[in-house]
Amino acid sequence: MGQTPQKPRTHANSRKFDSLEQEVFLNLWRTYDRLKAFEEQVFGNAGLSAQQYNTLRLLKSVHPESMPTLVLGSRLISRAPDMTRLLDKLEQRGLLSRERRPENRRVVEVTITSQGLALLEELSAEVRECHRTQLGHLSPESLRQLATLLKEAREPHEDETNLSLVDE
Amino acid sequence: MGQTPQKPRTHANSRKFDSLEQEVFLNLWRTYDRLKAFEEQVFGNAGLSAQQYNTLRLLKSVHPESMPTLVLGSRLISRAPDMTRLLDKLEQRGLLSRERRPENRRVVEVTITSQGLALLEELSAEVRECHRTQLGHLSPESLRQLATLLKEAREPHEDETNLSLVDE
DNA sequence: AAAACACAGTTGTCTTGACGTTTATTGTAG
DNA sequence: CTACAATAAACGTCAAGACAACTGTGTTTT
Repeated sequence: MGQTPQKPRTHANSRKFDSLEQEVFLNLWRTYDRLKAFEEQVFGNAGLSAQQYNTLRLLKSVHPESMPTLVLGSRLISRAPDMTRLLDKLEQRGLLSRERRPENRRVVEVTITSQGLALLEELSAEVRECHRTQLGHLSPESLRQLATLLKEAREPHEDETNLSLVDE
Repeated sequence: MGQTPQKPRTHANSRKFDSLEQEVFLNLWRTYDRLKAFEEQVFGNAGLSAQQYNTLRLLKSVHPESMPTLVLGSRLISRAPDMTRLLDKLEQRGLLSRERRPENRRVVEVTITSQGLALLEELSAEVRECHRTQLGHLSPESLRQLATLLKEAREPHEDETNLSLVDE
């Protein structure tokens, strides 16, 4: 494999990274890891994972309509190969309900319950505060720029069926 | 259980996000998740996790010196509360060696072996290619900007003992 | 209508991550 | 010197994530 001639690596351009792309990815990973910790604390108090919270958030966005399990899974922020068991737990707590569609019994429709909505409502202030703690120190301009760059970064790898984070 | 009337969602201003900060965080999460998939494929072929790879990468950076287990854990990109078992697996494969420091037998010093170095060497082209696939479509200017913004985003939450991603 | 195929979820299993609790070792106070 | 506290690592346990195989349901083919 031919090594594309990189810019001569000056010493200022630290020896820690093999490439600029690697530096960006590791920064992405690190930043995600740091910021995630705040969310985990908020959701942990309510006995939810971030993934569970976002499931509820998504269901709320279509309420009072329902959503098939697979669609739900594909629209989540992070991949979720384990929708069934995630939904099991939320259903056991009465936060959502599942029902097989009569005319096509393969499909399980998921709906958020009033208890689920109430939990989201209960958490909303704390969640907002959490996001402010995470990123409130950046200016709105920086935030918009960051959001834009992040979208551009993943754009070629985005599955076109997922539109949950696309601007309208 | 009466349906509590929700705020009338103006369709024009269809708010998917509760705040700009939330939008940025969800974009960060999503982008990380998408890009991570590429790394996982590369490392999966070699039977490594991303965390294991970065452990080896860090050990290489201090080679031929060694590093205590706790220091190693604190310098990893992502938090690693389970260093012992992670190192167990790498040691079993002969990629690193551990030895208790004689004058303080509580401390376990970890050193990368020649086999570990060889594995990194073997993977290096593939890893570089992986990062290019992830982010190669962005201009160097965008990449630098992104790296800078990511650093700013986590800066207030960075534990000052960890300097592994700080520019020199 | 039976067989073959595609689809939507579900279940099994293994690996990681998270988090608290021990064990071994060293340092320090009485 | 013994008792006590600290430190570094290891271990137990349980919940999540990753993958693969399986079940039940609907559609298409012949």
